[in-house]
Amino acid sequence: MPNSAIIFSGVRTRFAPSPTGFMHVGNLRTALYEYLLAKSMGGSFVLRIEDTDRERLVEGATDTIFQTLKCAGLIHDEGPDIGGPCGPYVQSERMHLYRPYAEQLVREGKAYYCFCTKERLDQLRLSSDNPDSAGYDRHCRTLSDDLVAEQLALNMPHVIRQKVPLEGVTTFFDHVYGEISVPNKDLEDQVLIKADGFPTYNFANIVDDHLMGITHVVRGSEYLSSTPKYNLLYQAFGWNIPEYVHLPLIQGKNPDGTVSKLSKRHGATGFEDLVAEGYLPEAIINYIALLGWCPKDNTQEVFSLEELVRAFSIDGISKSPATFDYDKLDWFNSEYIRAMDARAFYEHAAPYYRQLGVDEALSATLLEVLQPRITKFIEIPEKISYVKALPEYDLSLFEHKKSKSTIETSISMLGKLTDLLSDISEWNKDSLMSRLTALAESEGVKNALVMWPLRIAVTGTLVTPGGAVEALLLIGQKESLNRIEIARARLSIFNN
RNA sequence: GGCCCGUUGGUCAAGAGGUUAAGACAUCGCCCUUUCACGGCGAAAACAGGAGUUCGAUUCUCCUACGGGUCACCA
Repeated sequence: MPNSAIIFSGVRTRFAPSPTGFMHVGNLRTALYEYLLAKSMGGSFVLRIEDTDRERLVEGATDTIFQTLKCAGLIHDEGPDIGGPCGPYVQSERMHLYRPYAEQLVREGKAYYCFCTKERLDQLRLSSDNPDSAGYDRHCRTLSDDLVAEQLALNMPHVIRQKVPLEGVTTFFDHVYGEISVPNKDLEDQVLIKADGFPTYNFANIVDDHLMGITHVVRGSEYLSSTPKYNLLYQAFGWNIPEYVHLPLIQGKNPDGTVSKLSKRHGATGFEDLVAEGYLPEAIINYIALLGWCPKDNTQEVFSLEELVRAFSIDGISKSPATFDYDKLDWFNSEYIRAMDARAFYEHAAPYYRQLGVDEALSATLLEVLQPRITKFIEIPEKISYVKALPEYDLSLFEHKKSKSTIETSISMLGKLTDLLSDISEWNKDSLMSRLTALAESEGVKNALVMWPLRIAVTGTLVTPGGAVEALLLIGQKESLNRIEIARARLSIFNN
């Protein structure tokens, strides 16, 4: 018999993903809460890979799990890559452990061998009154010992099933949902060991949680309905039942206004996809932390991971499902961007404008103009594309009600600006600003009447980050004058 | 369909028998202003419905409706 569980002190949580693809934000949030729960109570966070489904294995998926956790800052204390006292931490490497436990249950009459074929089971489902609700009919539950021995001796393919009590009620306590009771007659004799010899998730899960000393099982609420079966298993072994913390689902908003479980059609739902779309890992973590959990002092919204650890408590977790809101994520992302110091912002932003071929010397202006205005860094190229090339634009852009700018005033102002700007020797913010405001003053008009046509002529863009002065700075004197000439030439059709 | 869970503004949510039912995002308006954004101020917007219990229910109980989850040799 394998060793029994090592005795640990303190809280131990585990993140147990299966390597079947990318990291869904729902899974990430589960990992986050497991991390927060453990760390907030000075405990350990364990990573375990559940790869018992050989058919759904995806190459590289385990690396994605490692990278995502690292990138999100959820550092585990034990896991496949760093080891620990309960290794190995990959279920396929613990294969030898599970069957003896299952056989122990068989010997004790709490589980049994089942030789039913896939075909029989399919047939069972089809012939049932209600194909959707048919469970296993417990055909092999009462096979004689002799018959079982005979089948086994013949090497007949088989599984091991849990023998669920036919009567009674199983009750468990969940820290989020409270006490939940289910009649045992509604529980199926689930498979523990599959025909390929691998344990099912249902079985490996409880064996490993026990052996690894997991004190708090945190998982999505979709496991709520199978929890009674797990408890029956713990009881069958005489093991302690862990604390349960089931999490509300994360839903997505459908185009028709309804909601359903968050999936690809709602937009990016993988951590990597969100990062690729321009969301900062810290912002994603901050946002999903608040999806289904609320701090005691709920005046604060922006939390670092350390702050989350300090603020976290189980009773702040809500029962009702939350809808993923990209607008709110956007807001968090901009908050994180605005809070960056100059160096960090530069490091994130520079690659985007360099890729546009914009001169490094313009960084100062660019940074100042961009930081308060972007929600994601990937927006940078489209926001400043006018710097590299004057876009085609409609002359109607020169008309702007709020600035009182019209075609006529534009023609007039641009004429004056040509002279004024050719004349400037120091092409910097202060001198440009003072010369332009001086012009407005001498003309007896508002600054906007000068700035509007200038900005349009120089950028050809209705909305730009920063104003006319910044645009002039970014484009340079020569090209600015060139663009003003282009505008004047085009506007000349309105003369006469 | 059986079983389980849920339901406070468009979204995230606080509130746990007596409150003008917080706050944030989004929306709209105003201010600031060189367009936009930032910032400031403000507006609109909610206890799913019905029975109880109670002097009083958003808060407790039950029912209904709606939403979700689950019923695999997937996790």
